[in-house]
Amino acid sequence: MADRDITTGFHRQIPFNIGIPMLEIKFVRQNFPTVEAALKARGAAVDLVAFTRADAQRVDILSEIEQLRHQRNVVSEQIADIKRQGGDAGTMMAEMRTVGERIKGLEKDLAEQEQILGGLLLEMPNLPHASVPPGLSEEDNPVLKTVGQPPVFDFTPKGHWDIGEQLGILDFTRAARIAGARFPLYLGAGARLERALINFMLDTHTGEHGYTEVLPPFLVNRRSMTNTGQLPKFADDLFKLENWDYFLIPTAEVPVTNIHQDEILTEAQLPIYYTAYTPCFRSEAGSYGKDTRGLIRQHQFNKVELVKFTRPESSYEELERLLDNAETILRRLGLAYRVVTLCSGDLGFSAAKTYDIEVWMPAQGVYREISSCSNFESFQARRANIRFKEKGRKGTQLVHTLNGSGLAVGRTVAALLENYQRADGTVAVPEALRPYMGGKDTIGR
RNA sequence: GGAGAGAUGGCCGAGUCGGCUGAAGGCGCUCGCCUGCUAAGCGAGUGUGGGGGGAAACCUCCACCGAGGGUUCGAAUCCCUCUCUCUCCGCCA
Repeated sequence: MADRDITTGFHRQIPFNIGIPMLEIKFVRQNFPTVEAALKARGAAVDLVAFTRADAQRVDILSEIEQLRHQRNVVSEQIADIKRQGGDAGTMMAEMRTVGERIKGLEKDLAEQEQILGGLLLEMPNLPHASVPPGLSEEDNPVLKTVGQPPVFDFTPKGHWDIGEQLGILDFTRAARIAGARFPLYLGAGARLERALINFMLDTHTGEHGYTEVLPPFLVNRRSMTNTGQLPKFADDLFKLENWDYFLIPTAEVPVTNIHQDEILTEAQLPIYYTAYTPCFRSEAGSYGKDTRGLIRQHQFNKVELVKFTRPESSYEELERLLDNAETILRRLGLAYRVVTLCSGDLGFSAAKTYDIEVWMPAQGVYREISSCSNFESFQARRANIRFKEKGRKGTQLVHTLNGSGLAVGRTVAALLENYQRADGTVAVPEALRPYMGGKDTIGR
């Protein structure tokens, strides 16, 4: 396979520079009060004093370096002239030698300040959009709308884990033997159902919603994880390969958003819509004892993701549309759901605004998250360096990135099993899915 | 795994013994001209980031020729390390 350094046991450490997030520095410097207030609203502790100090020092050092470099450039030119005419430039060369050393020293100082700044900036969460409701936790997320009627049963509805195991289409015991807790094993009609849903979702998004299907790598490097915001702060939530600087993707958002890393798009290309099916891998660190049964919280699950790259002015409009694209799947499957707006305190690190779609789960009698649709505005684009150029306008602008699950497939299976269960233990297949299930209208024994 | 070749601007492609090369030339693109349409033709312009000046057009400085480091007064050009790409052989889904 790949190169391997036996001495360190280290496979291909992929070097990368996240670069000096200049835009980020400028943005924070210029919007200091806003940033300060927004971070407080989020409950994020960021050392803005250290930021200001490092920023000021950086600017000082940089201007001195540039001055010296200019001097060196000019004098070097003169030396060239003198030498061409056969003269002696010994003194000038000696002089420039010390200038060169001084520059080298300053460059070291500069790198130090930039390291400090970079570290702080990478740990700074996105600022919530003005429309985000204030709040501290999940409890404070307002319900935006409720769609569909939860089904009424004339028997006590069972949990999807019981239904699935009784039908022989889910087997958590064997999955645990193969891998461990929180891994799924689908069998027969269960495996078929999972695949049917993936195809149904992809077909709907590509055929009706204008998305381009992509199938990205399931392992990504550190830079990609950093760009979308999983790193550096949330390394504990990720699975990382031993001896390789690769991570298993926790969502297709990571590889798909990074498709255009370091690119300058043209305005004509925007908006770009991608949809991707991928498995997702999450360590679920710190969730011991939560959702231990069933498909709700797994180390590995499938998801169909929606990702958009848009112009800044239209990103919120696009968010509404993306949300509707995800909702469409639930409506077609005839599942009851509601949409909540995440409050400032519950917002993810990279998001400026997020809607969660929650599907009705009869066994527990609660709505459970099945999709999360977010606008990241320019946050990820800044880190990933994704810009676009507008005709007749100088320079470049950052795109806005958005994404949402459309939907989490494992949770959709769970919802279908519970919502369409019958007293005899069989499960009805919703109309929309039948073509993908070989015409089957029932999952039975 | 073995052997070799390469990485330059939106693309193709040149860079001499290290010195006005941010980078020839071509293509593309933009604006203007011309032609009763189209094609062709002519002229000008056309990288990114950052700093300074200016109302603006624009001017000016610094950096960037895969990445990082080194040599030097001076590096796209020399040296080292890494990454990636391509070709051939082997192996493999």
